[in-house]
Amino acid sequence: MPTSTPVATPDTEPARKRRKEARPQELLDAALQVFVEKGFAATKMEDVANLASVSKGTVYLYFPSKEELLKAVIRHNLSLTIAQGGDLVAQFPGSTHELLHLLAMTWWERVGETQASGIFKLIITEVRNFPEFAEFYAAEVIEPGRQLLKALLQRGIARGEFRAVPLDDTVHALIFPMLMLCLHKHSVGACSGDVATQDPRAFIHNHIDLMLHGLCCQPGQH
Amino acid sequence: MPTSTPVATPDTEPARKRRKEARPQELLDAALQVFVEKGFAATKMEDVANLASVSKGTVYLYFPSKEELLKAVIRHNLSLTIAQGGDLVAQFPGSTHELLHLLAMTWWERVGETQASGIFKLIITEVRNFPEFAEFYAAEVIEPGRQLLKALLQRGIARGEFRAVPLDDTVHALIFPMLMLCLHKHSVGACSGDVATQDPRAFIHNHIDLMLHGLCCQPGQH
Amino acid sequence: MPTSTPVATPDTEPARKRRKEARPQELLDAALQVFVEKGFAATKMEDVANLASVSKGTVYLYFPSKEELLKAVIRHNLSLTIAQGGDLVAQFPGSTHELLHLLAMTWWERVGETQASGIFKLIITEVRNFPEFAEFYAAEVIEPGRQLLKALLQRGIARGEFRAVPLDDTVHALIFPMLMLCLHKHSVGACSGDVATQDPRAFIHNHIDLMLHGLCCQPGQH
Amino acid sequence: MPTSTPVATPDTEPARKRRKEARPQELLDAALQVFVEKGFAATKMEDVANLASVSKGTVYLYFPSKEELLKAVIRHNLSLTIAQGGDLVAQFPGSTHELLHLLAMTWWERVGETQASGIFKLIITEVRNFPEFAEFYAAEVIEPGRQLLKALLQRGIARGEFRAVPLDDTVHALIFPMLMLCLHKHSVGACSGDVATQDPRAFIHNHIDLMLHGLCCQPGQH
DNA sequence: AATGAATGAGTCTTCATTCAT
DNA sequence: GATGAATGAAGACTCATTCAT
Repeated sequence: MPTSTPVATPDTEPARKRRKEARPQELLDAALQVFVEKGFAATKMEDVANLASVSKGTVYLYFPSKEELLKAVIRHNLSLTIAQGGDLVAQFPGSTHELLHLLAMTWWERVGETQASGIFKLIITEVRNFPEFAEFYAAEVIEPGRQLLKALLQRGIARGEFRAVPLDDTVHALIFPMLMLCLHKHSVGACSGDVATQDPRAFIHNHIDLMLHGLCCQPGQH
Repeated sequence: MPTSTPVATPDTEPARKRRKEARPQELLDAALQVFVEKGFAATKMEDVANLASVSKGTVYLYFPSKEELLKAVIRHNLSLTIAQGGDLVAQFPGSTHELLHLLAMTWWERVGETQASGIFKLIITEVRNFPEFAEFYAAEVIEPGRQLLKALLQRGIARGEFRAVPLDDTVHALIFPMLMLCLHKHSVGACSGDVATQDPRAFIHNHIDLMLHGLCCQPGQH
Repeated sequence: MPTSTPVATPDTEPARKRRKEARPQELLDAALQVFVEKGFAATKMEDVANLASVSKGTVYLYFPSKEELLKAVIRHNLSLTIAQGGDLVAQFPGSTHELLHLLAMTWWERVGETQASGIFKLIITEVRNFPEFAEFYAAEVIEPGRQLLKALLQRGIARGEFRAVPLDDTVHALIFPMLMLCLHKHSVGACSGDVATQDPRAFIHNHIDLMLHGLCCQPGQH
Repeated sequence: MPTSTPVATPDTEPARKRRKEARPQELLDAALQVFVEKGFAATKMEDVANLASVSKGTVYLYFPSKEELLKAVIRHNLSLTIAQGGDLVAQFPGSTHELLHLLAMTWWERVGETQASGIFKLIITEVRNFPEFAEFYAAEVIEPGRQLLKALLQRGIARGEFRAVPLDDTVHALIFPMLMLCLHKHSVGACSGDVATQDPRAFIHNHIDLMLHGLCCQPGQH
């Protein structure tokens, strides 16, 4: 039923088989949701199993332990993110101004608005208990992301669009508010009526705009 | 008060007594540290007890449960934060430009550089398991902080120093990178060699500077 | 039977069929090996299945449970042992001296040197969890074996070859070292470099020799 | 109540404390019994706890895992055995003949007739699952025991009491029947009415006697 | 007030067994 | 008959909490 088979075979492939192939994905999705909602420690394997509509034991057919399940969840969702990151940039024709807006908005759509946004909370919460992750995350996510934005800033500076700002710090100043939006969404934002912002897309647009033009009135500043 | 003062004070009251009065504070400090380091679930009451150099049972003389201990830790540290918030502003004579820099730097010194910076990680991580806090935190910390910065922005706009930017979103764009700095410090930053920034004060200065002047080359500026 | 014979035999019956008939035997062999190696509890049905190159489910087509599999393994291997026991004795022409040596060596070749030697460890280990076997084993193995050796001793005494030693205890003194050799082989001997003896056949020869002539220097002997 | 305190203090030492000191021993005794009875795998920590009249968790206050509990049980009971082994020999004045009888009987009294006799079954059963034990057991028990008996045989040979038999094999021929007696006692012997021997001490006496004098009629053998 | 031995509820994890294919 | 995905009962182990001292 999932992928429609061409024509001839009227769905003869065993349902069991199709299930087996879909299971890891189903389990990872369920796990992401429960992990993000409750945190690693408070997540019971049975919770994940139930959400994926399988029994406790079945989870262990695909992931050897709760820890490995978490790792898989993070790896799975991060790999996507990274891949998507590189896609967009590189051959953008227009102004760096436009590129920055586009990049931010795309990131928000593909990460911030999906369940993947919960990963950051997980990372914040669990890195210290999974030291191997610190390394992994630093190498696979932080560093590539940083390089991406540095390249973008350098492009702007080279083209005379941007001031010669300190690269690393500016990269963080750019990305941090967007990460906080994700964190807020899965913590305070999920509980109290408090919303960090009425309209995240508008927030991001404004953030990028501020980063580009600043608060000060243009003429005769300072 | 902890280290015994030389002679003057008629320090006849038994060390035990002084100890007893200091206990709750000592326990809260120890708990903050362990909670921040390991997360709520991974924190053993014994860890806290050991760090405070008391026995497991003693913790229960002061806090009825692990949950209450966490609540006390958060409440205790939040009160500090709140108190510190209001102090500085209101009657600042100089430019809003200067005020913003001063405010940011002061906050960093009093929060970011102290153990209190760990409280944000705790909140992010645990609000969903202690929903009562969401409300409390929103009302006691987020809202006052937001008002403070909004007032500051309005001051700048009124004085013709700032553009008429959207207030709420700009407030968040201002504060979020600084919160992320705190979170980073207690998560990724505590594990991998990765540092968000070489020099947090410089980062903050740069961040505020960016918020004020933006990335774009503005003819005649600077 | 497993490897297909060339041409002659009208081997039209499907390989499947031949397989099917060999299965129980193959499974019992695999099970004996794994049970002896790991013990009953540590043996996974999957291990047995894998060793017999079938799937987990297949084992259950032949044996209804792990317990029944163990019972079958013991029963199967015991029957062999018993049958082999009676064969040799009865009409031996020579001296009881020679007969004892011959009997011991034959037993070692047919039991000690084969997989059957592992059955003793299984019995020792598991009888208390399968009490029904105690009876079975006592009646079918211990008692016949005991009778055999008692008859042998009586033959020796009657012929004036042996002293009038206590029959039962001597029977045990004769057989116990050989059983220990089997047990050792499948326990300590299988792990550490420790070997009970460099040369089991020489050990047995020496053991029988000791049983016949003793340690003491007997003037005029040998 | 256990050790009577001298005079003055009328049992003021806290019962709790005394308990703590007695616990490991109590637990080891309980564990030995249950392990021997059911085997390692079939033993539940709760069984051990119940037999020692404590809760599940208490066992873990003293032994970090079931495996370590087994190791401790074996180590504890073996150390005694070894120590006792060395005690007896060395300065025996009489004939090697007498010494051998005495040694065998003492061993039987101190090991064979106590719960410690169950250890051998445990070892046989579990060495392959605890490879580290093979080494330990070989070094701490097998080797010292072997040396002890070799020394005894050499003494007999040197004094002209014994024939020049092969040492290693003879050592095993001496000890194996006694080990089998222990194994039998805790396996078949504990289930069926079957007894290896009516009177173990008589069996051992006979065994040693056979080892010394053999089956053959003294004069004009072969 | 302080201690730390003891408890036992709660989870992860394993694996014998089942059954749809 | 054969398969192997799925199940869920069972047991090791942890740790918040209690309470006798």
